[in-house]
Amino acid sequence: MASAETPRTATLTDVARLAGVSIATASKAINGRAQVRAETRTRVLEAAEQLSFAPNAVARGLLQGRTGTVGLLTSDLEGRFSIPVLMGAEDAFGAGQVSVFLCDARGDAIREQHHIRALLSRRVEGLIVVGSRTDPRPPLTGDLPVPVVYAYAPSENPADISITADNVEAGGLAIDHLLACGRRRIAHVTGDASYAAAQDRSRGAERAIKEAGLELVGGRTFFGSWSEGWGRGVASMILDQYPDVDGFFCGSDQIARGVLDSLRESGKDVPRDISVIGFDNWAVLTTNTRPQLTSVDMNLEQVGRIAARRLFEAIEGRAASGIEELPCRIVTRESSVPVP
Amino acid sequence: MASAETPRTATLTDVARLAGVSIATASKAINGRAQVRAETRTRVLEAAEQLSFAPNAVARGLLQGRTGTVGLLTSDLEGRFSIPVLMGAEDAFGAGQVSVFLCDARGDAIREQHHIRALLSRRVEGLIVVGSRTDPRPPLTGDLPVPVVYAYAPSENPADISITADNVEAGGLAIDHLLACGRRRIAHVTGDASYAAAQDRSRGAERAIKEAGLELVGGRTFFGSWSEGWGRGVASMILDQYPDVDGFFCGSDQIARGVLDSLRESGKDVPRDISVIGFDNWAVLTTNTRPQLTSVDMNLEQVGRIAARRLFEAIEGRAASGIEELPCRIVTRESSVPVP
DNA sequence: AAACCGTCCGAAAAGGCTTTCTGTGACAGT
DNA sequence: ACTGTCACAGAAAGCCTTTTCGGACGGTTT
Repeated sequence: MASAETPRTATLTDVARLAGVSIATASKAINGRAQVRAETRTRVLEAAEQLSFAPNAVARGLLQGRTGTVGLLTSDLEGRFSIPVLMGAEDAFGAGQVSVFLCDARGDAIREQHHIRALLSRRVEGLIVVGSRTDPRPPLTGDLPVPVVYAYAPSENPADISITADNVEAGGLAIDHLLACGRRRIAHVTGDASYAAAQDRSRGAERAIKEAGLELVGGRTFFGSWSEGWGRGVASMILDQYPDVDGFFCGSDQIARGVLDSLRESGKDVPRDISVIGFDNWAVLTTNTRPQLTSVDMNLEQVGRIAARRLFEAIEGRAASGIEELPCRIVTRESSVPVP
Repeated sequence: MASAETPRTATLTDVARLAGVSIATASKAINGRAQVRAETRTRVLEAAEQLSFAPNAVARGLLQGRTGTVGLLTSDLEGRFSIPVLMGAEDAFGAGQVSVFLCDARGDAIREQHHIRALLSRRVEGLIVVGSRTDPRPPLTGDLPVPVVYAYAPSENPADISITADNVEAGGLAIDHLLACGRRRIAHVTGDASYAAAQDRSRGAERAIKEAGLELVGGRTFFGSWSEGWGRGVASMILDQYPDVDGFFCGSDQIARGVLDSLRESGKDVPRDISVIGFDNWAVLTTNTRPQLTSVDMNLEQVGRIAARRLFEAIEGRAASGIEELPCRIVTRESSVPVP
């Protein structure tokens, strides 16, 4: 404890003194400004190295009015959708000189307000708001002095910048994939009808099947809950009522897992008799089912990265507003391999 | 675009001018200092409100030398272990006036170094390093000017502050639970033997079973991989070789799910014939198995919260170093209900 | 009337850095 | 010898806030 006096972090003044120059020169030397003789520059850099000098970003931020920080506001950290988005954003920022303040509002508007106030007082240069559902959310209140980008959950205000996954198109992709596998009697089983994600995917599926001159088994989408149990139950019911079903498009991997279990127990062979495709491409589910599960991936990291990029552009004044819907992709596994 | 001139965020000077006082008085009024007349104070506060003034935390930080920020360094954001820890920490900080910089090093030491440098230049007051495995990790290099707390993955240096879950004790808890369910022929099936978590839990399990005057089925722990497939395979093997097995302690919920599937297919009744307990208490797995899965919960959010608290203490100079192992708890579900 | 007190307010410094502007000395050109 | 140019270094202002210290002012006490 009683070691030397506090090793206070070195300041530019210390470096300048050690190098025998003024702080102005030291600053210029360190930041690669032109008006410094090479010999002087190396002397300064050596001094900085010796003192393990790290420029005080706080002071610099104060001076330049640019802090190089942004706020990442999530409503549920545990949500498996917000994490990849957050990763993508962190990734995009991490490369540059931007640091990210993480705030979890826990789905509470008061808390969110509190965090925003704190972030603004820290002079973040922008905000990314990450939601956990694709349902549009109310925009942040009060006109903020910094740009805001909404990721995954778009803003209700179409004038805001929002980045999300194209669930309608994804529904079509899934159906097209099953059609490509030679399936004609396809059922669509999904989760809670109150979710925009469920509605959008259903809409896309309906459109795609109609374009193929077919219709969904049962003539409709089976809405239920996002659980394995629902998948099991509805699958056995459908198998019972429509024995000629040969394809399942499931609104989530959890549902798909339930469907797969049910099919196995009914003696159906996937993918020989029936093809199954899930949604979310959640590794713990897709790679542990028998057979492994084909699934739609929403490219959420990409959503995060694009959101970060759009935020940059907005900070620099090149703002393009509106909802941007990014394409999803299908990750093919055994559950939908075409069997001759 | 061509709206009014930039609505530059108001500064204290603006507030003071609007209220007709000096900036010193304005500052005192806003911060609740004593030497301001009540009438003056309200005048200032009204001005601040009108301009929606938010004190510049950057300037304040520069002046006071305390930024009110900490760095949260994680090695894998997607890891399901680091997220809850991170949540707990964010939670503990969020309550106060501390903001959190999130950095993901992607398991790369160079990147980690880069982030640390950036964080230090932003003058964070402390760091929490969150790992994704319980194996001790090399401590951060270079003696940092701020305190560091390691969460989940402890530091190799016992002089550092580390918070993690007590996996040895947890192994004992799991065995004790199965014993309490009346089981005597218990098998321990776990993941990769190179993981400290696997070794620790195994050690605790061996000790507990020995204290009960029994031994594990097969006389040893079955190490393998953290997958359902391994669980399925090893379970059927054990059932074959040791038909009297009546309890499974699984090193992860994934393994447990495989074990459960295998037992069902072998016609065994869980929990009547055999009790099963998993590890991690991962909702997607525990609540979707048939029957639902009893599991050990590592209280990771608590780990995060304690880590945050310890960091605070260290920042304030009250540092208690060493590895702190927090207790786990058992969450009982149907898979281990004692059946008379 | 002088000394004193309490209350309230403002001037100014400080914190670390960047940037602009000014200054200095060396050198070439006239 | 004088002016102009160039390369380099330093002084100082400014960013926004907090805090200390002193000043102004009205009123009370000796």
